[in-house]
Amino acid sequence: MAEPPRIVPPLRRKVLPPAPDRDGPPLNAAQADAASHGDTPLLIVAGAGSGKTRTLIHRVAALIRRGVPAGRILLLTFTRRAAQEMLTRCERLVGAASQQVQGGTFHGVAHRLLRRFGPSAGLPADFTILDQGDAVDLMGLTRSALGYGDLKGAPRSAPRFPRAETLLTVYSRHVNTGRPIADLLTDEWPHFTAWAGDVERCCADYVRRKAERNLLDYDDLLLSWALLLEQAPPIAAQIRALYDHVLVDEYQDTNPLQARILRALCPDGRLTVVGDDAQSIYAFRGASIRNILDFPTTFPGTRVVTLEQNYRSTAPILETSNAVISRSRERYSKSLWTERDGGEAPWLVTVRDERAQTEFVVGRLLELHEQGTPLREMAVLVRAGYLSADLEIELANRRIPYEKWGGLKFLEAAHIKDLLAFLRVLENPRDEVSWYRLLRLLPGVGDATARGAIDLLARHAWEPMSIGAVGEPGGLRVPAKARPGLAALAALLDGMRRVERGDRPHGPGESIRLVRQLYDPLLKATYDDAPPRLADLDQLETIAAGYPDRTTFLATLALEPPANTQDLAVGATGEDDALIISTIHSAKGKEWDVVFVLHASDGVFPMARAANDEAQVDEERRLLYVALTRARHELMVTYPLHSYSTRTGGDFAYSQLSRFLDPGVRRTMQRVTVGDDVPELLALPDTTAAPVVDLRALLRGQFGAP
DNA sequence: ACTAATGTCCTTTTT
DNA sequence: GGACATTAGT
Repeated sequence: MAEPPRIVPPLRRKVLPPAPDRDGPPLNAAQADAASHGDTPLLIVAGAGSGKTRTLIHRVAALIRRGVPAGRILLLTFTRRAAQEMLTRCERLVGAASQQVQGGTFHGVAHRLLRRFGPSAGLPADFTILDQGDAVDLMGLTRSALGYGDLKGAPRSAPRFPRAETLLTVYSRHVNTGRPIADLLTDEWPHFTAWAGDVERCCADYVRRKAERNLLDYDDLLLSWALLLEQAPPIAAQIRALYDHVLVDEYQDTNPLQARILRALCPDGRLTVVGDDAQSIYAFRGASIRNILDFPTTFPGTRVVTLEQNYRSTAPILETSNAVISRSRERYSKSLWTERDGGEAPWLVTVRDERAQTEFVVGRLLELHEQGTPLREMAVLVRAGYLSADLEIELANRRIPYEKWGGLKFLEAAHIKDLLAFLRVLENPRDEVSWYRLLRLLPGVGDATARGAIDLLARHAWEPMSIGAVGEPGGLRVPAKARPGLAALAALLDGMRRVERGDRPHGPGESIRLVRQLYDPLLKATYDDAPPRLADLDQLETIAAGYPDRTTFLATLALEPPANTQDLAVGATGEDDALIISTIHSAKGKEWDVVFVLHASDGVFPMARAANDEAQVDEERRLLYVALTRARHELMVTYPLHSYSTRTGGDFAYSQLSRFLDPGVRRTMQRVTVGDDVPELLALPDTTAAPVVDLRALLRGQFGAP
């Protein structure tokens, strides 16, 4: 309990232990071909475990050997984890020179470019970045300001206007794919089509608010990059001149907007992309397989290289994976093969319920650990972050260290967001989202007073003291209870701004310490579990102190948030050897000796909401494929017969085995049962075999309807 | 008029 | 458990 705060340094490149394939065997013919390719567009279609990242990095090395300066090579990926992995491995292979290789996520690179070129394109230098949650909050302000909140008089059963989160999803999809709002609604949210005009109105207002308040959301980073390239010729020329070669990993996860950026960035085609259509799992973010399929058309003269040999998994694991993905409707034709013989068939483990699943995983991993597999070489993969909750509790109880990837972030906790709102208002006084958040913290201040205060601020050049002047002519009319809070907030922020204009401004750590004098008492009053939250704030203060200035601190937090703290290992020595628990999305591109895949039931694979749409079901199938192909030697898929449903207040319900594990797939696996009361329930229904009769059709036709 | 408390429905994945 | 709507309370 009384652990010292864990220190997360400002995010730089992480130092990892040497990889097992440090130099590795020589590249195979196709890999070498790709690595040594010249200056024309190159598309590498690479299956799971076929060494695509390794090939990409060898290509970087080859370019450097050919005399391309490392600093003029740009490596791009879609996710932070992939970016870090790539840059780390690059460093390991090419040594110090690669330290200058440029790279990161599309969003991260866009941000760097905007800080540099934004001011000459009319973008104020003190903009702040909205993360997902902030953007939803802002959309919420729009939603109620336009009167879509309380539609009074509407019957309870009447369809409701889309929630703020949905509105933002629609808007984001529009930006990332370029498709009109109305079309998106028709295709994916048909129950909202009647409101197309209103949804567009919300999006327009949201865009206007961002501009007025000096705020950029994630999509704006990409969009601005594209616009600079397309519509600001002098700046575009400068940006293009920065890079000789651009290489993109996980290309199947990029969306049309990102493709647009690449087109404008590499008009001469010195571009390499690597991807695997079978691992495309980001359609929900607008990613499109078309990006890969159309690449040779977009970039005439493209050379296509296919990598089919798998170096990662044993033959049985590959056989199961191939069986799963072969049911896909649409894909690049390629089949993975391996020279690695031997190995056990993957386990399909039937357990009674989630508790039994946890017991099995813990028991098995301890067994393997004793046989010599380090914890770090084992991973537990889940469809969604919350699905590992039960396991995490047990691991904590048993003092087994683990590290969790994906799922809820440290930064998404309310108390962290509250604290950061103070800093953001200091950074960007027009930040309406943060103002609203701060004001609502104060006792006696609700929606109306907060909005009134923001109006007042807008009329007084965003001077904090203007909200302290309550009751005076032109001031704010507020409930008496709210006055002390408003005055205190105004005084604090005003004081801090004065100091900032002086010669010795506060560092980020110091700022947090000052802000907490006001915030800590509020926190203690609102939460009954204050101590762990206060500990989080301690840690945030420590992290902040490691940054040179507030601008860097806030931007880094928005784009590269540190791992969460509360869920980190509780083990005595921690860190060095820890089991990995990860969402499948965050596990992409990684591999482990031993992999557990949990909750292989329908409703999870595929997720219940995706089960009615064929395209979404396909994506869910690819997701399972990605999970299975992470394993090198041992793969265990668990399936709980009962699932615990919190929906109905804690009832148990029977669940079905995932439809993706059909009889053909199951033949490639070995069935394992745990516990004694399971066997008689083992007769899994064969849901894929053709039914003897179609009962539903018979029922439908009982009145002789056509 | 406004805030605070209560009730109801839906609950993914990442930047 | 969180977002949102509704009701109770000042």
